[in-house]
Amino acid sequence: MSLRHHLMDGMQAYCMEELSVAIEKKINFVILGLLNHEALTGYEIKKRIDNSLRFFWSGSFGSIYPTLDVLVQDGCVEKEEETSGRGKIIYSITEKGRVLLREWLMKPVKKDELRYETLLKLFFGGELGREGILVHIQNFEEKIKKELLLLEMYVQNLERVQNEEDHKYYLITVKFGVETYRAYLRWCEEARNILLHD
Amino acid sequence: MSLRHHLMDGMQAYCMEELSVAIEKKINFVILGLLNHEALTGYEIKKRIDNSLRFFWSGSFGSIYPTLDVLVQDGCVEKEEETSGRGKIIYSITEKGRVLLREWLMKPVKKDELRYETLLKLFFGGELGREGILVHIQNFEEKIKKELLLLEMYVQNLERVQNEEDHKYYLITVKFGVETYRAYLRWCEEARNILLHD
DNA sequence: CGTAGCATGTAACAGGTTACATGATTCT
DNA sequence: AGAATCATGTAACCTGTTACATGCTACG
Repeated sequence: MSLRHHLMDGMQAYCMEELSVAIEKKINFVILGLLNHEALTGYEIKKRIDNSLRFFWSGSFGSIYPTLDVLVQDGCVEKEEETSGRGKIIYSITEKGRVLLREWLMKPVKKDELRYETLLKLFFGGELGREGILVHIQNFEEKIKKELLLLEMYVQNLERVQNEEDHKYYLITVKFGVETYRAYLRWCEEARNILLHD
Repeated sequence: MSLRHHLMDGMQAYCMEELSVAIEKKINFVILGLLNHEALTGYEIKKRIDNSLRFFWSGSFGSIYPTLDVLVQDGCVEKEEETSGRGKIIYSITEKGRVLLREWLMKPVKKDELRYETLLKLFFGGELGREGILVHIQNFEEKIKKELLLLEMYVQNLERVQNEEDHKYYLITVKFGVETYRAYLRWCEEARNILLHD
């Protein structure tokens, strides 16, 4: 298994232990990364993903809850069941989990992937014709404009509240979104020009 | 099954037939789209994906060959086995396939997805520290610079050879890549500034 | 008092990829 | 002759998502 192999070349402190955490599953590190900042319930993890990571990552309950179980089994995460109230389960990261997270962070990035159905449809646009393609561009533009507003709000918040330790890291990822979305909007204009005139 | 349902609201000409083509599998339409332009072998389809679509899509032999079989069974694609030579199998689109492709092209886009491991690592950068993060940005920058060179070559070729029917559609997708990659490079500078000064 | 949101979980499926096996042909 | 590329295919795996089931709690 590649699990062991990966552990060998980094995790000295724990390299003899068995881990059922599949090292390649990014959802592991998404969870560890979020818990590294603060203790959270599974539900809250989902919300963090949908809010803070939405621009470049996604994740569903169907992967979050089972992964939390595995992480607990491996001692990377601890659970604390609330006795009072609704009995929600609050997860927090352990030292072992932090080591695993750090190991992953140090490794080179394996894959950055963009899968835009919109571009696929545009590429095959000859069969659809100009009008249809313009509609796709329109829809794309509207979606991006909405998202861009959100991102610009995030930037404003981050530039006001600079007390956070991780402030700069959040800021650069949000700025990435802002820059690329602005480029998308410029491209929408350009694409329309190419299709209409020229 | 959602197959039938989807067929109902569009493919009048064939709506009574059974299709094993899973309507949601994008690989179906990637193949149909490519074959709509020219007859190809499975191997050549893979090459087209890796060259022309690489910026916004990917696909492996493990999905291409089985999908071709299904498309043939459903009459969306015809195969012709070369008797002489290596005996390669050349696939071409049928009228039915073209209808299916057009149907899909007309539907609104379901999902445009960006999954950048780089951004995930940057977001959790507090645990790694500035130096490590700068390395990730550096790697990202180098990869993008290489890709951008390729894309700019494509643009030049497309702007010279304007005879192609689908020329404009290819051009706008390539320009999308160029615009966003240039935005990425500007962001790399910005991100470094935020991390170093400020 | 009903409904929106909080909260946890699972089974079935989807939509691929990876790694391997096999062999022909072209290039040097 | 050997390597690179052309060419086809498959079985096992991976990494999720979707859809459902369940129930609590805060709010108007």
